[in-house]
Amino acid sequence: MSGPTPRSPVPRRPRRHDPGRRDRLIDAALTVIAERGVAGTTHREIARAADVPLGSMTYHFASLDEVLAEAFTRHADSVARVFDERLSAARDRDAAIEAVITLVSDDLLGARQDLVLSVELYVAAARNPALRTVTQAWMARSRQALERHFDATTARELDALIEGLVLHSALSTDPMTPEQIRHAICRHLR
Amino acid sequence: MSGPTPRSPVPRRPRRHDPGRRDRLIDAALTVIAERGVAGTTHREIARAADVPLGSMTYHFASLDEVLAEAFTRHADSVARVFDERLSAARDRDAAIEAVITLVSDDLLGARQDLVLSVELYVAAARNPALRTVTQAWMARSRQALERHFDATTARELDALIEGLVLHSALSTDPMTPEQIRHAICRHLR
DNA sequence: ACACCATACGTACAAGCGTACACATCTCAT
DNA sequence: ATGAGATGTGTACGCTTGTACGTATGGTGT
Repeated sequence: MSGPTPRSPVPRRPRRHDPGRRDRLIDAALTVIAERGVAGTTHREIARAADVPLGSMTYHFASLDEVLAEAFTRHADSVARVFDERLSAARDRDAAIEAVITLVSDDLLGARQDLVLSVELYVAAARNPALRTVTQAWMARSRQALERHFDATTARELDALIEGLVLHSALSTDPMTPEQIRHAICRHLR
Repeated sequence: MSGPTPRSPVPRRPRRHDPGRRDRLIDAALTVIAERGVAGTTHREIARAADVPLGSMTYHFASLDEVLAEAFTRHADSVARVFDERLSAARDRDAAIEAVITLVSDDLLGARQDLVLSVELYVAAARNPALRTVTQAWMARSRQALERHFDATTARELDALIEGLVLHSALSTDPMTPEQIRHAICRHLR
């Protein structure tokens, strides 16, 4: 019997009021970037990941570039914050060295998603001026954190070494072990 | 009558027989990747850069992925060859160190295009298995070249350091000077 | 209670994409 | 010289994309 349909036959999207949706969209964007790369990141893909309609994207963001910029800013901030915390907690140079080793071994190499995000940001920044600003602010901040314990030259070299170790490990078939990371860093600072 | 048109009224593309076109297309692809990034690399863009009709792309390559793979293979080969040459010419460890410094300062940081291409390859490889093979072969080859003069551990660390220095310099507002490069490398090998 | 308006939604559209394919033209073994 | 096969060309098609926009809805100040 074609009785009265007590529930709508096609389950219409129920949620209307959704404060903080913009934030969720930025998070969803980061997920999509990590999974599909910047090239595979589209309005539709982000909307799907956040389970919101397509129209919601154009309401909250003026363009796709704006989404990317906000997403990468959030990513850079969160990585930089960990950097700051770990290093400002170190009381002396030796503790700082340990902090750096932990940082690379656990925080950077451990979080596969963050790692991919960083490399994606690097190349996106090469083409997009807005993102280059984000990258440079991030680099400046991490270098500054290192300069709490090391002189400027050492800080810069260490920053580059870390970058190389992380990237190298990320793409290699056999990632470097924590012991190898420790060896490389201690050798440079010795 | 519509008299005999001695020359085609619209200046048709004149060149037909063009051996080696495939090679030129791969070179054009590298140019486009360097200028617009992998994301901005399309059949049409490559064809335009090489000044050939669109149809030529599908004749010479089965897919766009095939073009990318061939292009990156060529790029990796040419960089690796320079690596090999420079290092095999070095007679002792000191000469090898000088070779590495020259390599980074001049060959890698000097050629802005190659540098961008390398980073593009890194992220493309993160997503495309065929390209990951290319990257890994390249890394293995450069590490092997370093192992002519340094032990395995040092070679790997040096490889990572180089990667970091290059990437860091590429994205920074103030690129590292040759003296700074020399300092960083010598410090690690000291 | 009620009107306002920020927010949410669905859909449409032009542009650009990869690819396919029929047809034109050239080279070369015979 | 000539036919066959390799190579080159132009165009069309189906699809996805970013973005725009008219309409619906519900929280909030009054």
